[in-house]
Amino acid sequence: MDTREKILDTALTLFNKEGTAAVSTNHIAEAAGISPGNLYYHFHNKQEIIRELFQRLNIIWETLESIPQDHAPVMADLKTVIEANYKIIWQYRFLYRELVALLRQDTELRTSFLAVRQRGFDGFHELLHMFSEAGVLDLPDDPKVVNELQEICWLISEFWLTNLEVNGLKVNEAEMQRGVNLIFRVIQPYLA
Amino acid sequence: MDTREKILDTALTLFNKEGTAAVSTNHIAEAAGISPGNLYYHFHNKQEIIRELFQRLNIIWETLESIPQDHAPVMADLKTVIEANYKIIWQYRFLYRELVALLRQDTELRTSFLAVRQRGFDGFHELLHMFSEAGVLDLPDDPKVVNELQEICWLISEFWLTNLEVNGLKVNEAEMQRGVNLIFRVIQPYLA
DNA sequence: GTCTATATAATGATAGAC
DNA sequence: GTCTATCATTATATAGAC
Repeated sequence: MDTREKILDTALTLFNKEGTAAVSTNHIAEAAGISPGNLYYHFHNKQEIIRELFQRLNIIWETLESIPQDHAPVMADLKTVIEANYKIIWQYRFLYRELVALLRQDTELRTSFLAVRQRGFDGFHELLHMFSEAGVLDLPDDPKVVNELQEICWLISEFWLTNLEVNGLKVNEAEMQRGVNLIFRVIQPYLA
Repeated sequence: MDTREKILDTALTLFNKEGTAAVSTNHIAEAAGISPGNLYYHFHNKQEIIRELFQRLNIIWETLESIPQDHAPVMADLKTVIEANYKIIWQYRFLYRELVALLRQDTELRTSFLAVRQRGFDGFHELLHMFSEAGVLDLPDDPKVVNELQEICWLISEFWLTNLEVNGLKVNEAEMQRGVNLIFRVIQPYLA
């Protein structure tokens, strides 16, 4: 495998396991089976590795955005979307656990992350309105209320896994399903 | 002021501003206007400072628990409780931003934090049922559904401020109010 | 590209004087 | 209780050989 990719994969695994603060470039190099000098040949510093992992995540989100919908939306689609979201977040969980600190360290990264995130948020907004038009959802007329519901759903999707970890619960399919249920619970009163 | 307290106050300010990883014991000592050696006279290490700050927070939560209710609950009471919650969390925001990492580092701390948190969660459950008995809320019969609603409210209260910080928004009264509104939005469909 | 060796700086932590 | 001085350790980062 490409050494650069091996470093990134190893770093991701270690960051997810122990957090960015506890993992040094030496740790990453050792776990990747290369020398510290070699790591610095491929990356200028730890921050650059983190930035690259964010970039990977951004690409995943952007890929997800562009999947075309070939049928009228049904509730099962929403479930699929939410599950996919949880899985991606779980893959890059260290980023979501440490979001405030990581975004503060790196303005460039912050800008691109928030831009992609905003597009995801807007996409979710569209999805809700597609459900509304398909007669599956009966959304309130007040756009402010719809926006609030959306913010709640977004908050759950972004922090549910962190919440599980705080509780010391093992993150598995069943717990992810509970996270899906929570989001459904939010919109359940507005089902047509 | 008591040096020990001064260290804790200074550490809290710095942790909130820059995160625990970026703040060393030397930084804390310098900002507190004392020598590094003096800091180590009062605390064995940085972890002990963090643990003590958690302990302070636990005491605040426990104090909040024991406030007696002298009248039948109305919605304004819920608002008051939620606002108080946000303010406390904001005061100790570094803990909530870094919860996963901090609880993992320290088993003892983890146990006591989760115990106090669980009591808060149970207290919220009671509060909901008091609203139900007072005829303000019309909760679903299914306890699983009630539990889900509660989990959603809890998630919002614990992560709303972090979410604001991720978005780069200034945390002020107006934004906290929006966080209160979100929780009200969750239970709004169940108002009697 | 990859390694070994090493420079530099920071951090956590202690000893001993006052 | 508080300071200064100091140390061991670790982390980041670079130089130069292969």
